[in-house]
Amino acid sequence: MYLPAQHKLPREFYARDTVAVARDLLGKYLVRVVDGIERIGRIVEAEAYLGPHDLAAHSSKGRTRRTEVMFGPPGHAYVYLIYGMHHCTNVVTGREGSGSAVLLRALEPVQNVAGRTSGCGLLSKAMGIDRSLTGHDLLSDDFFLAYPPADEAFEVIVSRRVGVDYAREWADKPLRFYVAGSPFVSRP
DNA sequence: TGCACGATGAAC
DNA sequence: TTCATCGTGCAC
Repeated sequence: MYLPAQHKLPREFYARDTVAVARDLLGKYLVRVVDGIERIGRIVEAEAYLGPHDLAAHSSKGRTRRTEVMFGPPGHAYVYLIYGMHHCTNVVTGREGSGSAVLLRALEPVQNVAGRTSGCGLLSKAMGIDRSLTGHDLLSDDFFLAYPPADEAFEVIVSRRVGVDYAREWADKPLRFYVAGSPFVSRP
């Protein structure tokens, strides 16, 4: 029997090159326990945000109260409020101090997930994730990522990131990854 | 202390 | 294409 808590992604998974982590997060499970119910979604879309030099990354503003967690140890959550109403979920990556993270943009519902999960705001809402979870350890028991029961093969599409036109040349970098053909990708 | 602006989603 | 809605970062 498959229990996601017995297959958590280890700290070392996050403490790697951010682009590799973003790519490798596809197909992995995002698990969130709310009121004792384990909600599970399969990651089908993610974007890499490389650090202070990446003009699209929040860490490009430097260390501030909001971005401090991005500069912290890998394997923790960075959750922020966007447009005053939606929450977006990231996982901190790379070496501590690198200011890098991966934004989760879409999930395929697997278990106990109600509502749509295509888009970072929607998936955060469906999984019960908000700003109070920023800084949360992703090796905890109520909010973590895990290897799926079986590693199925899928094709990965790479593209520019969504909604970062303000980031000049960084807007065109191939830092968005998604599962080819998945109907749950936010913007095919 | 004030203000412009989002790593969005929904309505029109 | 327009708008809701508020925390954040930076100008004054």
